[in-house]
Amino acid sequence: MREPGLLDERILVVVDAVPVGRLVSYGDLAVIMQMLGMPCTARRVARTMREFGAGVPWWRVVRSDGTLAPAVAQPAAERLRGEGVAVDGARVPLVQLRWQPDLDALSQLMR
DNA sequence: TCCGTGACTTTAT
DNA sequence: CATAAAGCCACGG
Repeated sequence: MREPGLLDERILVVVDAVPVGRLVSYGDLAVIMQMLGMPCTARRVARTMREFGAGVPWWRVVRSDGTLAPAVAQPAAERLRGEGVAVDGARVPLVQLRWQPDLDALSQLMR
């Protein structure tokens, strides 16, 4: 089992900062990491979540169209409903609940 | 160095 | 609405 690298660690820190009931897409996270100066893509974020997402609110990370990743759709839907998110089938209202991190506070978390 | 692999995304059917 | 195809790019082997 691979050991989490710097990028992994930082992605996890950001995901851990997503508030209850709010959402972010894999692509959003990739852009955030890029703004922090780290090369990253949506697929890369997905990989980190798959391998090391267990310790953070992974269910708040969804696809860009608001659907849930098939591999975790069921458990994610349950947890999301549990925190008040309206889950329609395997789709959530990403547009309304999208979380925008405060970059200043974010860079503080990175120190 | 090269290559296959995606918890992805966007565009076209 | 669903599906497919193409694009994407860091990563590990």
